[in-house]
Order: sequence, then structure tokens, then C-alpha cells
Amino acid sequence: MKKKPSLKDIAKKLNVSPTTVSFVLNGKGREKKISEEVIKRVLDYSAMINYKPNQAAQSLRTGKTNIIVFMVEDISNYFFSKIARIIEDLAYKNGYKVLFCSNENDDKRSKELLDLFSDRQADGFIIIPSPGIKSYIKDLMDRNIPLVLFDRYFPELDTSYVVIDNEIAAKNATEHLINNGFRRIGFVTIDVTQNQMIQRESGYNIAMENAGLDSNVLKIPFGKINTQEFKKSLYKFIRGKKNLDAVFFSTNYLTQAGLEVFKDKDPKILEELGILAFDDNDFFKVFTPSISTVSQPLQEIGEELMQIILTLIKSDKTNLSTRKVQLKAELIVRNSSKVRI
Amino acid sequence: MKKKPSLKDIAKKLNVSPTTVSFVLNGKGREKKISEEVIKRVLDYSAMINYKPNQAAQSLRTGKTNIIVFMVEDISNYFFSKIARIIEDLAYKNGYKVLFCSNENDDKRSKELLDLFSDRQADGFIIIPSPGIKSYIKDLMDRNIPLVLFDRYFPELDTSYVVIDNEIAAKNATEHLINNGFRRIGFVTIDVTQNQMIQRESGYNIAMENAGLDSNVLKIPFGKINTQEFKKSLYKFIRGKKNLDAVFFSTNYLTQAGLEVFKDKDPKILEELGILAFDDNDFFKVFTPSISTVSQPLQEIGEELMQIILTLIKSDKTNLSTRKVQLKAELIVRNSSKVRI
DNA sequence: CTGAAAGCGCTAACAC
DNA sequence: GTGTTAGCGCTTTCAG
Repeated sequence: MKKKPSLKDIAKKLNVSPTTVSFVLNGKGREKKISEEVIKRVLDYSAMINYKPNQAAQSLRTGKTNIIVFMVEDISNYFFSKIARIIEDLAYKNGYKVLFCSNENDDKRSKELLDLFSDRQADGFIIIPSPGIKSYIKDLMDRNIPLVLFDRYFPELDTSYVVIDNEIAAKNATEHLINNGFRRIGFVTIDVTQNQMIQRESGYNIAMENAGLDSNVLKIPFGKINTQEFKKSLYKFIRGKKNLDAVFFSTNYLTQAGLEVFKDKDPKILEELGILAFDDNDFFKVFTPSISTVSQPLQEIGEELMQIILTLIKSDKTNLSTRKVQLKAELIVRNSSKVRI
Repeated sequence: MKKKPSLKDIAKKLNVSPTTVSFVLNGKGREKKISEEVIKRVLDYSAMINYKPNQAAQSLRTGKTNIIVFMVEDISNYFFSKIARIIEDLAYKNGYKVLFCSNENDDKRSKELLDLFSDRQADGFIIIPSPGIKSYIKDLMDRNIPLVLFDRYFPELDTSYVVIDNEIAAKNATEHLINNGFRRIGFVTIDVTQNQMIQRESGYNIAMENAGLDSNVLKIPFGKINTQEFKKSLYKFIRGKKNLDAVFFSTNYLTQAGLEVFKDKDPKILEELGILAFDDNDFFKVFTPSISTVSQPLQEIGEELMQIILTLIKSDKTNLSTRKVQLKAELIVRNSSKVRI
């Protein structure tokens, strides 16, 4: 096992100085007026021995790592893993690698993770913030660390972010149900104060109110999804005295959990109940009935995120300007929300 | 923005040498017989200023990065993202971070990615190899880089790996179909020479042969999934002159694509046809009919992978012994494979 | 018990 | 045009 060649080795071999080699390898040959002949020799030789600079040394020297941290609730969730895939492509294309981590929407975990990277271990952060890490995010900002939030953000904080028009999307979706004849529409959401959830609920409430209908909201604690308790309360919510005729789930994992409950407890519900989901999932279109959904523009979100983070990384660290992007979600109408007779 | 404190700063502040600080911070205080009092002062002060060592410097010095590369076909695929989530947890618990990348089962991409990390940029590699990177993997091994393959491996190469008993699992699953009265059973797979696919096909063939039945295999080129061409040929495969009564898909994305075709073209097929999938997916249990499947033990796979890679990383680099693990897959019987009347 | 000092591999100001 | 050199922040040998 031969030792890895270093820049110095190349210099020695070629009888030039390390500086020269460094300049050439960093494409500053012309600029520094190194002779064409030397440039060629250095390039050829480096290619021949398949020279790769030592990243650690480079990082130590330049303070850059070419690593972007991608922090989401759960990398194995459909929505997040799809975005991850898009981010990854763009990152590698731009010479960056992606470290991922799942914070489980938990503040303690988020803090630990951010702590872990809190030095110059990553050039930039793409983050889905858990509810209570505002001060941590602020801290990162104060230290001029490139960072962009997505899916949700802290209105009080001047960060860059990429989100969708949750309120409008939820309102439109609810109106779609109303237009299709549903009246006793329930809204099932997570019991958190995060702004994207608030907005979705608000959109639903506005649409209901505009139509002169009563709102029916069921809030599930984040940790209670997929528990027996959840199943019971969801069933009671639907088939209780309100006897709902449609339900709007505020996330795809709630939808999934909900569909499992219906399937399990009372499959007939699926034929009668209007169902609408927030966030698409591959299986919604093959489910029976196929599930109508508010779909986020994944590709666009990924591209905006990368563009923002790359701009921040490349810009002068001392005056980062923030960029706030709100994209439009799309209502995909399938069978679960069609007019019933 | 105050500058980040370095180890030297601490030393200066406390009037001790950097060495002492380094020893204490690395838990070698006792061992090096540093006085309790100094230890306490160093620890307290470091904690107070929230000192974080510079990773780049540490890496440069020690040659360790505390990074594990996790390379799969596609991080947004259900199976891979679930494993990723498990790996992630174990990695962070052990002080490692995870860099992920998707090779799309493409050799060129795999090579580029491995090249990118080919130096000491990662302490270890967890890899789903694309078909033609055997020589690259061999190269990593020759350089004594900790590495473990999973899902598939190269029998000719003495690498560590974690796989499941594909042949047995496929055989059992096929026998289950046969026992439930299906006779004209088709096998839909990807047209590759990777050993896990070969084994699954072989398991199917063995079961069919044992039962005195004819094999019917449809091979789809990897890139053709979800094309119009695929839909046609799948439909023809099922409803052609063979008029199959059951179908066994060799991966979850094939199953998904297949179900979409049936749903689209001829939903009645779903009521008649026996269906079996390889690799579970959350939606199989809520699909109508619920899909029987060969399920891989995700948690166990993740744990084995991490245990192996950590052992390799920690062991003496000069004599890495390999560990080959074959886990048992589980047949989950649902409605799609039940006895028909 | 603690400190001095070398050096990991690279970059870039400065010298010639 | 090219070379010398001083670190980046840390670990660790060796000296005392």
C-alpha cells in the first residue's frame, strides 16, 4: 500500500515548488503567469498519479469543507427523502457533499445536531427547524453561517426560507371539497405551533367560515400517531355525533395513519368519506379510492434551496442578504374527493 | 462576531500548555497524571466557553474524519431511506456523521462518487454496489479502507457484506403461491446480473421446477420502468397466451409500477391475480387487495452494517478481517396471495 | 506532572 | 515566473 501522494511530492518530482503546483492545480496558472510548459507538466503528472488533495488540510487552511448539512424531521419520510434526492444531485453537481440528519422534530435532538456542526464543519445548512430552536437559528445567523429554512420558518427571524403558500393551498383544497358537495368536513392535524401547520388550519377555517360551515378540528400530539389512542380518537372524530362526510389530513403521514385506521376498522368509510391529503405520496394514486392531495413542487423547492444556500456560501459572509421564497402548491384531484351521489 | 476559541487560547488563558489541554480534553488526564485541579479547571473553562475542537485540524492530524459514506441506488426509495434512518441513528450515537449519495445503480456515477471520497475523507463506506464497480471496490479493499456492502455483493471478492437469503426467501414465497393454488405464476424482475436478483430468480425457478410447473420470467431493463413500453409488455405478460394467475415482483419499485399498470389498464386483474412483492412498502398493507410480501429485516440490517463498519474502522487497518452476514427475510402474507375460489 | 516543538498537507503573501 | 516560508489548529513524542 503506497502512501498517498501529496502536493509536495509532486513538486519534488517535478522540480518545482509546492506553490507552483498549488497554483496550477487551483487553476490559477495563467493568472500567476506560470509557463504553459510547467502547467502542462504539473497537470499531466497529477492526472497520471491520480492526485487528490487532502480535504482536511484544504479545509483547515481555507475554512471551507464543501459540505452542506441537510436536517429534516425524518429522512425516511416520503417528502423529505424526495427533496433529499434533488438536493443531493444539485449539491454534487456544484462540488458539495451532503450530510443528512433527522431531528424527529425534537428540539433537544436539533440542538445536539446543530452543536455537532456548530463550527466550520459545514459550509451551509438546509434546515427544517423543530419548534423551539429559534434561538439556535438566531445564533447561527449571528455567526454569519449560511443557512436556509424550509417547510416552515420563524416569522420573527430574518432568515432565508423556502415554503409553500400553505394557507391558500389549504383554503383552495377545502373549497374544492365544499364545491363537491361535502359539508361536515373535518381537519386532522398535528398539535404543534409551527407556522406551516397553523397556516394550513387557518386556510381550512377560512374556507369553512366563508361557506358558513362549522369547523371540526382534531389535533394529534406528534408522538401519538400510530397509537391505539389515535385510532380511537380519529374514528370517534369521524363517526361521532358530528358524523363527518369528509376529512382533510394536514400531512402525508397523518393521511397514511388515517387510511390504515379506516381500512382496519371500517373499510366502508372509504367509499363514503371525502378524503383530502396534504403532501403527495406515491401510493395515493393507486389507493382505492385514489387520494386527492395538495402536492408540493418538490423539484422547485429543492432547486430554490440549493440556489439560495450556494449564493449565501459564495457571497461575502459579512452581509448576507436573506431570500424568502413562497411557492405555489398544486391541488391534485383524484377520486377520494369527487362528488358523491 | 468573536473568533472561535482554539485549544491554544484555552491554554493561554489558563496558563498551562496546549499539550495539557489536549490531554485533558481527550480524556487522557488521568492516564497522563495531570493533577485533578488542572483537569477540573480545563474542563470547566472549556465547557464555559463552549469550546469545540476544529474538526479539520483534528482530521488532518489524526487522519480520521468521523464520517461514514452511505451509498445506495436512490435515497428516496422506501427501502434505502428506511435503512438510512437506522444507520443515521446508530452513527450519531457512535460519534459519526453520515454522508449519503445515490448512485442510480450506474457505474459511472458510482465511480465518480467513490473517487470523490477516495482519500481519507471518510472513515468507512457502506455501499450498495452498482453492477460494474467490482474493480473499484477491490481497489478500496487493497487500500485497507473499511467498507461493507449490502443488498448485494461480489462473490469473487472477499468483502464484508450484509444480505438476506434471497434464494430461499424467493423459493418460500413462490411455494406459498403454489400451495395456495396458483399454477401459472410469472416472475417480473430487472434485467441485471447482480447476484441478489439472480438469486431471487433462481429461488423462483427452483420452486416452480420442484412443483413441476413452467417458469415464466419477464425481465425489464432498469431504465425502462415506468415507460409505456413496460406497461404494455407487463400487461401482455400477464394476459397474453399464458394467461397467468399470479405474479411475483422482484423489487418494491417493480411492484409499485406494476400495480399502477393494473389499476390503470384493468382493475379487475387485481381481484383475480395472485400478487407477491419483494421488499415491503408502507402502502402494501393498505392497498386493495393488501399485498403479500417478502420483507427484509430493516432494523437488523442497519445494525449489522453499523456494527461491521465500526469494527472495521476501529480495528487495526492492516489486517481487516471480513464479516459476511446473511439474514433471514420474512414472508408477510396478506390478501393478494390468498387462496382463490 | 507539564511543556516545547514538530508536523499533518495545503495556501498565499511575499521575496527574488 | 517561480520559490520560500509561515501558519491553519491539533496531537503526540520527547524532554525535563
